[in-house]
Amino acid sequence: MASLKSHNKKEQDLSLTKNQKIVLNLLQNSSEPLKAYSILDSLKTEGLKSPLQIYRALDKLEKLGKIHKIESKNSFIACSNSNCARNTAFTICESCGNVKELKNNYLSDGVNELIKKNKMSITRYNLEFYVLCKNCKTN
Amino acid sequence: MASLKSHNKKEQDLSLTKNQKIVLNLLQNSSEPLKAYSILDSLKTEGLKSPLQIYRALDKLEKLGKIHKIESKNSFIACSNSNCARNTAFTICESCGNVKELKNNYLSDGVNELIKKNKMSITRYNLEFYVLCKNCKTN
DNA sequence: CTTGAATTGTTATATTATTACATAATGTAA
DNA sequence: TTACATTATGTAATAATATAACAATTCAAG
Ligand SMILES: [Zn+2]
Ligand SMILES: [Zn+2]
Ligand SMILES: [Zn+2]
Ligand SMILES: [Zn+2]
Repeated sequence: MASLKSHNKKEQDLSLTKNQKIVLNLLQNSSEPLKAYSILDSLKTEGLKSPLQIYRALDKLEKLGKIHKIESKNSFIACSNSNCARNTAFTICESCGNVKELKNNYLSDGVNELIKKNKMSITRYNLEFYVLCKNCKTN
Repeated sequence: MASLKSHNKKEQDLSLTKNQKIVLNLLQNSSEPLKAYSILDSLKTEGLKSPLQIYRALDKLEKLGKIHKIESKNSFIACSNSNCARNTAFTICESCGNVKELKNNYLSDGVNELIKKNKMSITRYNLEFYVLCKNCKTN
């Protein structure tokens, strides 16, 4: 009989543990990046009560590419692409902190060219573009 | 008489305060990014003995564009360009952590194109390219 | 000189993240 | 199945990173 290992997106989600699912779910329903201790606060009711439970889930989810860490904000955001392959690009509003992940397929051609021209042999990249979002522009 | 404000590089350096000069000097002579508390340790002998003295100097130097923070490493590195105008790009070795700042004039054309294509109106950018450095490749 | 902005020194505290160790659940192969 | 390795959990303690608050000082602009 074939292996029971998961192969598609759905099954991969199912293979997440309880804690990982809870954390991922929270991030997917958040409109903004969340900090580890704010996640902890939100999930006290779900039985998660120590920082380590959060950090462990975050680590795993990040390795799976389901979430990304916004380093300059010590915050985490659910991946909004189907697959980033560890290559990420974000816009970050300098005024309100609003973060959006860029569609990597829009970028990849340009980035590849950039890499070629600079003769780099890279394993992955993370691009952070700082902006003034629409809201902050008008105000 | 004209303002006594500093206008060229040299005078700008001279306008740094004692603490700022000490911290900048340490970073400029370091072959790798340094963490705030490691800077503090190194500078105990110079009379800097509280974290705030370090963080304040780092903040100021960063605003002046003389150093940059590598967010994913909570570390600071002296700027190796003459002027980044807050636009930065680095290669970071995934194995040993070695960090190098890219010459931004090599990049800017490509980046500008990238930004145009994605119809972004940005205020600045920070690009992190992860690599395996020469040392780590051969070992 | 006087004013206001920037810098400093110091102590305390907040925020973010990991170590250490014991236990339980899960997957794999003989 | 048993045995073994791998992965995940729970919990407490602690490390590492960064900021708040407040008083005192320096220094240039007017
Ligand atoms: Zn993504
Ligand atoms: Zn905004
Ligand atoms: Zn620079
Ligand atoms: Zn290396």
